[in-house]
Amino acid sequence: MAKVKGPTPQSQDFSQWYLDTIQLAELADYAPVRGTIVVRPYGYALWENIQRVLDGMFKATGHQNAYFPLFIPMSFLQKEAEHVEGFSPELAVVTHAGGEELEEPLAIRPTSETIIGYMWSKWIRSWRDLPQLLNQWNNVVRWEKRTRPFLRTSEFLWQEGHTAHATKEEAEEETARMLGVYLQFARDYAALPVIPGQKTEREKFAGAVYTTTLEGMMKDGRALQSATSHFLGQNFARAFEITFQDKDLEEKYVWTTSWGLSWRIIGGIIMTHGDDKGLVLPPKLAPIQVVIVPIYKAGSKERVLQAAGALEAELREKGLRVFTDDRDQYTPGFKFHDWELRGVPYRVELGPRDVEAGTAVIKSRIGEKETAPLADLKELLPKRLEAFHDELFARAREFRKARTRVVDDYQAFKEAVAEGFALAYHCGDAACERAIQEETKATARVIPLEFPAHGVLQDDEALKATGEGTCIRCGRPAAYGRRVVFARAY
RNA sequence: CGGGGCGUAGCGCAGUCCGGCAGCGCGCCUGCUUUGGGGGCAGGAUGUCGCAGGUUCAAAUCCUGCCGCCCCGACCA
Repeated sequence: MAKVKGPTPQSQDFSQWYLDTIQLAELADYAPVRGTIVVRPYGYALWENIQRVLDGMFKATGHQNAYFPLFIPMSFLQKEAEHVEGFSPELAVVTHAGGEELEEPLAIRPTSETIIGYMWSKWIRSWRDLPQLLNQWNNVVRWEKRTRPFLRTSEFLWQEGHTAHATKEEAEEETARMLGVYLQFARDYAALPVIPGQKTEREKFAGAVYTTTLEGMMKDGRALQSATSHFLGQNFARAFEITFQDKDLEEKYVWTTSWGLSWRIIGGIIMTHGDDKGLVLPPKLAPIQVVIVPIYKAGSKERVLQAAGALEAELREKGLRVFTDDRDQYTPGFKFHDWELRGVPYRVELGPRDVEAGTAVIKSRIGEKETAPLADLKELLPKRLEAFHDELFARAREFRKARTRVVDDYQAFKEAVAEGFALAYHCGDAACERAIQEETKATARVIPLEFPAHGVLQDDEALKATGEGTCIRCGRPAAYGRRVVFARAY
């Protein structure tokens, strides 16, 4: 009897479970520089699938990809007051290059609003040059004090969209539209039931007029910001003199937006769906959707492998991502555990008895085994993967609902944020928000909002409710006209 | 950046108190045998004991300094 190998149980130490799972599933490994990680092939394949889906959605909404440089003159970052205050503490700066000290230090981009603003000020002359609808897939660097793989790393991969518009209305519409794109991605591809809405003043992006966000609940009840879309107003336009001559002959500042989603979403997928056996990957993003495990003895190896090969070809023809695990040095039992750890949604077991009978055993990562005719699998498995996705989403949403409490007194609030989300009225005062954080470790995560025109809807009635009340902590009249989601956050 | 803990084979650890042959489990390699839920037997390889200096006949072990990692806290658009 071999010792059981696998991640630390979630109930014992959720944080350790997360770290173990990433290592054991070979998603990533620690790199030599503090806070940096190597994304290993299996993890990168997951990221590539995320990129592929999102990139298609960006293009479908009229955006084009471009690439702006990694190095940004320090002076650029200082042009927008809130921006510099927000990002200075975590900047990495190049002071020497080519063996000499640089005249002006170069910041390694923490985000690209400034350099894109600078370029736009050169490119934009007329209303005919608008809108600018750009996106870039790149890396950014933020020197965080405390890091965690995927969730907060010194360097991370993401995409950052940047748009410039002639009118405020158009820019605000873009902000909502892209939040809608992220919500669709989260719901329909990552199976993440996230709460769309707006950040409070205290939590918004440094330099934004307002920030919209998607907040998810992890299996330990903590919140994870999964994507953001910012309305930047004319803040960066003024800082970088981005103006255009409008149809009415007036010279005007443009209105800009930015929006981003990082590989942090991988952390969200891990902590939303994973269990004590390891990863559970949503089928639409999983690098491998179906793994075929051939089972054979000396005399049956050839027959079984041939049947496995034929099945793999059939499933590939249906567009499924399939892998046949014919590694000779491992037993079937080992392979079962191995692919469960790696979160593959469906497994097909194919042994001599099955080949003989023209059947196979299929097993869902989150369900029971069943026997099905081999000939049916090419129709059956795509349906099962759809159902798998739906079940992942449904159970995550149920989990979130079960751990979300509507609270009206501070004691209940404290209990709620120890376990999950608290829906509470708040006065909107930043000092009061800070006090709540000091007293409970919870922060205002999101003011739930809907933008029906862009498909941004809540998936829970409790989050749609509007109303007036008094602040959960200080008792002053509540702001926002609705309850705010508070939680401990990553 | 403050408090605590830990650095010994790829991973997890024992050995450190009380100086005296570098060990265990897993993994890895070879062969045989196995294969329907983490197989078995036999043989084998792998060490800058975090780094530097000191004490000593002798240092993983004692002393000094440094570095790194983890946890808690502060910080974290």
